[in-house]
Amino acid sequence: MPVPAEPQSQSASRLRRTQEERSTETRARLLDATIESLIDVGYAHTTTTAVCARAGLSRGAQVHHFPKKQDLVVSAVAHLATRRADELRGRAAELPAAASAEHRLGSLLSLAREALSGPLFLAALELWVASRTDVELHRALVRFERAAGRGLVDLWRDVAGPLADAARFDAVLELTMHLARGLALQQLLRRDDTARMRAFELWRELAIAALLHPSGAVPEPVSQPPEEDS
Amino acid sequence: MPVPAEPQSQSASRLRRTQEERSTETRARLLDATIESLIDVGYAHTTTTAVCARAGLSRGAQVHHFPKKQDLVVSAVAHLATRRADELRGRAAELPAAASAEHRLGSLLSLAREALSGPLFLAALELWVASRTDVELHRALVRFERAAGRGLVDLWRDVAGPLADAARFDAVLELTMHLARGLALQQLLRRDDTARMRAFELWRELAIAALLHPSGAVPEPVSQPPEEDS
DNA sequence: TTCTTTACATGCAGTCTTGACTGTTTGTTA
DNA sequence: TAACAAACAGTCAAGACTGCATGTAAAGAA
Repeated sequence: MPVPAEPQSQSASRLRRTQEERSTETRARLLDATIESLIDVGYAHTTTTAVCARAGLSRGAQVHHFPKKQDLVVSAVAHLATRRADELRGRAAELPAAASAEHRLGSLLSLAREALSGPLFLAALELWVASRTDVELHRALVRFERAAGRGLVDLWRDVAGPLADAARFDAVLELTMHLARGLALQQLLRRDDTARMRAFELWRELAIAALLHPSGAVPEPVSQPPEEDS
Repeated sequence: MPVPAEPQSQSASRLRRTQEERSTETRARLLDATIESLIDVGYAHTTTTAVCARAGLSRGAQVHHFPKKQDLVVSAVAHLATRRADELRGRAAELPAAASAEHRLGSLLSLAREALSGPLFLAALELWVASRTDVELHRALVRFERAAGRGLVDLWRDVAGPLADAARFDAVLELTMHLARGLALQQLLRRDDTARMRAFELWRELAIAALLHPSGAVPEPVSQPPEEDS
């Protein structure tokens, strides 16, 4: 039998890890490398070979855990959702206990904006665009993005506390998220942030005014006849 | 004399086209096919072979006019900018002469939103994302996108007429464009437009209020101390 | 220990895409 | 009509990426 030596009981067994430990760590390294690759070179240039090299593993390890490239990418979607949620929670925890309602709302708005910027947004953007021509990836993204959206709303309501009872609170938050995505998208072409930050400051003014002084100028809360299709 | 028929003045032969005519038509077909391909299958799956097939031409024709794939794509950027501008001007021309300032502003806001939606936006989005890892493409995009942005602002001011004198007019327009991009981006994951349209209706209310009744609640026009980095 | 399973490594074949090369048709000029 | 240039067509080789198949080490069970 070609079984030369049994190294069953490793004397200097500091390297000894359980299978599950090895497995989870390898998977995490592969998924992190995948996201990193998405950020660095984009979805199109994210090859399994390059991901393995980035993770410091062989292609065999990748094939073992994620037989098809799809498996790797779809799993990376879930991983990415987790990391984005973690980052968001971390930032939310750092929020200072602001004094005025205005200030607190402003911080919350900025929080929503930050949650949709940064490298992790770029990774998600790559996946969104790629999912346009990949139904399986699209399915995975919709599933996790929906959960992430709900998480963001819940977290926001949590931090907002009684402020969340303001009329049109949800609607303003939704607008803020859409706006944040648009701002982040513009980042692709213009790295300079100053103009965008100024624009967002204006939005903070308008949004806070709309939330705290709803008697401003708009009588109807939400519904109205959509007389024009546009 | 050995000059039988001077093709200089083409009498009836419609098949007989000058070199320039053939050339420009072929180039246009290739560029249109490229954009169509960007919309249909995305940048990653846009191969020169597929573009040729789509245009009903051979690979030789493509190679002749655009030796490298980069040449084809970069030229498509300019072509796309032209087509987007044309579409925008067309829609602007259809705008009815609205009675009230509110209504007119609302139409203009919707116009800005529409200008950043639709298939041509998808093509541009594919290029933006791709340009993240392609400096030459990025350069071309920045050049044309800047021109397109200015064109959009000018057109909007044109249509707006005296309304353009309102305080924060430009800032609100800029916010609207950012928001429109964010809305269009969300389209990738959720096809259903109703929620987004409702959100945009709210924005129209807020924006019109901010433009026509600037005494709402915000004292400062633009500048203010950026006490928080966010 | 012995056996089995899981984790990982390496090499290879098939497919796809690009860029280059050669050949043919159409238009222009002399 | 002849000569030339531009437009267009078809083929091919090199490189890259994926998926698979085979081989080895580590961990757990009997």
